Amino acid sequence: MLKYLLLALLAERARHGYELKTAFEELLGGTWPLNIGQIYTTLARLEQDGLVEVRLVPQELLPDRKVHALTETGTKELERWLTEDADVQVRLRDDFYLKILAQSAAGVGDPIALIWGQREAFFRALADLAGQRSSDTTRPATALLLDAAILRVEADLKWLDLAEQQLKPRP
Amino acid sequence: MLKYLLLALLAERARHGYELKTAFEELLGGTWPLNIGQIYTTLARLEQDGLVEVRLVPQELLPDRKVHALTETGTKELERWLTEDADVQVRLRDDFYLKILAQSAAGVGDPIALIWGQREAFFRALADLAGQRSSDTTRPATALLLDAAILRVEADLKWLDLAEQQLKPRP
DNA sequence: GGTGCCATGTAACGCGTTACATGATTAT
DNA sequence: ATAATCATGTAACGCGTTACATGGCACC
Repeated sequence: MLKYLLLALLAERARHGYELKTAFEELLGGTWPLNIGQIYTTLARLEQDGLVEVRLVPQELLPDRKVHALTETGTKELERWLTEDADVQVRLRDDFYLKILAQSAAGVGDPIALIWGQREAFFRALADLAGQRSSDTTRPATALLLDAAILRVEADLKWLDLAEQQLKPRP
Repeated sequence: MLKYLLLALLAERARHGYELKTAFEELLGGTWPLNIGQIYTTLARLEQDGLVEVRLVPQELLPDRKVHALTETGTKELERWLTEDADVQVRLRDDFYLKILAQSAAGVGDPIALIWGQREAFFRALADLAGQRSSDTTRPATALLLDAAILRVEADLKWLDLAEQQLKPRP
């Protein structure tokens, strides 16, 4: 997954690891907190697989930059992935879904408390997302991604209402 | 993640591996396709960590059943997880979000084609989910989970409309 | 003098995925 | 016959997470 995003960023232009990190964060709008280490390990794998080439660019005083660029096979692999149909599987592995489920299975805990905590957290998340979305430094693709995030959180909020209704003990 | 669901199922009652598998699938309503092997490895870890105890139940002809039950620490750990606030992080690591994003970064591929393929797939998924949801063998908690899945797919469909609007070349 | 940014990585771990292996019973 | 179900696992891989390590520069 990450691998393809890196390839896409390298398709834009050749970059070194650290540059990829900033570009990645900007593109993803912070929805994917990423440790820099992973970029280097992923790049190493990509180089090993021949999808990426490295050119050393010496610098004064600072360590050499390793500038990565797509190879021909790398370009093809990216293109293949981009045009291939995405596989649709609805994965609901979020903590709170599973907790509600687990509570009902185990017969332990208070779902209503969980729901309220979650609702609050979602509203905060929504505010954050909206703020970031309206910033004029976010690029269009990122704004679109943030829209997706907002729609999802709204759907999750709707679900919380439903869950509360269903799980509330009735008189 | 899986670990806690297994604990929850074991809180309901003690079970052996294979039984956990069927219970898991029933509870998750098929939204989490799971290889049986992973259950055994996870159980082994849980046993090693002292959250679960194993009792051997000999059978005639068939291999012995290893019936797993929660230990006291296991019960406590489950309870801790269940009452703890779920961490809210909106993760959008679905293939199609990332593909749209990657296409825009790389300047390669046709987003509109991607969107149409995706929309079709989502409608199919929606029909599947609705069918399963209305089956009378699904238990209430599972039905609730399926509702979540449906709301999510609907949100994703909304997003596809938005994305199409945004990405369509304008005259 | 300390914090943060630039720039590079390594190591260990968790955990999901895929594939393979075994062997008996029951249903078609 | 053979496919599915019951019941157990092992092995290898991918890849995300966390933490640790190094070292100079610029800014307050």
